[in-house]
Amino acid sequence: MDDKRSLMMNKNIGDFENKDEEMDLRRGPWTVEEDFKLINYISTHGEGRWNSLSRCAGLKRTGKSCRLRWLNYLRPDVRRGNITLEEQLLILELHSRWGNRWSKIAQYLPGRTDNEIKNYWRTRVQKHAKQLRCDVNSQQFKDTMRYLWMPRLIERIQASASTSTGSATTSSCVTTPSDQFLMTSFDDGLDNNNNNMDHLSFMSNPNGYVSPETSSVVVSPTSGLTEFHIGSEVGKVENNQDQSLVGPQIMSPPPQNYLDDNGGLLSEDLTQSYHNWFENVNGMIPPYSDSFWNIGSDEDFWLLLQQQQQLVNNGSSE
DNA sequence: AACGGACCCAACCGCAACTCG
DNA sequence: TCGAGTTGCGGTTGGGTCCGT
Repeated sequence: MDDKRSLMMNKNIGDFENKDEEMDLRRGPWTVEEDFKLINYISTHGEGRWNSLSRCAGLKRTGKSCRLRWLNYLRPDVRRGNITLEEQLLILELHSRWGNRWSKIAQYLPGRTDNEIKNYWRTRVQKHAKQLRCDVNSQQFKDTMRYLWMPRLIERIQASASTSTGSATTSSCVTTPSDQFLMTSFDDGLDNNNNNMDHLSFMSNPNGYVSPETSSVVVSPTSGLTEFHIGSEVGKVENNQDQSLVGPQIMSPPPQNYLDDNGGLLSEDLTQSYHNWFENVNGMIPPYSDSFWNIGSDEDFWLLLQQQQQLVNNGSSE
């Protein structure tokens, strides 16, 4: 433990930690023995009243620490492991509505803790904002989320669902409680007349420029295209040729050569191209506000940069 | 193999809200 | 109504691990 952290802890005079010295409270990582004590106590006495629980269980921890350990780690229904695509989609949609209200968002992801969701946001999403050299709260980044990464994520969900069912035309990605929430919340934009399409539609912020009544995102498993519906307008792009309907940005099938020769990151020039493209596109995007869309993975991020470079190239050659 | 930077996530903090005597 | 104790939330930190050089 470094000096700074020690200092912070020693000057901790709020709450109940001012008795740390005399009570010899432990801090830092939990031991297996401590975990057992906590689990055993809660299994027989239940949770709650964390300060007395800590004392009665023989733990030299604050009540806060016990509560945190139980809720974020030891609780039997805590889900561990990677955040699924559907969960990512849900997190980003809910964040667009509620902002950093992690506990509220966590309520819709069974087994996921607010801490985990918060960590996901800060490590994954903010990382990509940094790579784009823009603020995570900036309009530019929000629009990137909305028009580029979110549709890509939907495509990936669609693709994985198709793979898992073995059918490209009857697939559905609705398999989890999270998905059910998505569908029940956002299915107002379903196009029930088109049996060849699977649909996911999304609401946006309370200011609402994209609403269930006016918009939807449609992924066709047969064509591989992603369509965006806002009002009566439909944007669809094939081979990146149509840039006239950028209102919702349009995605194309991914190129196969988006990685460099080393399978690594693309060049600084390409990143700059993306910035240039975005400046061009920004003029055509309505001043939508705080809705966030997702990043599927680093691979997706650089894939999108490549795609946008193609858009820029196509646009400049016309 | 060694090193250093980047990343992940458990655990901490302060503060506000809530509960209860 | 008030105040002490408790709980819950969002922001932050830093140790451990991973990965590239």
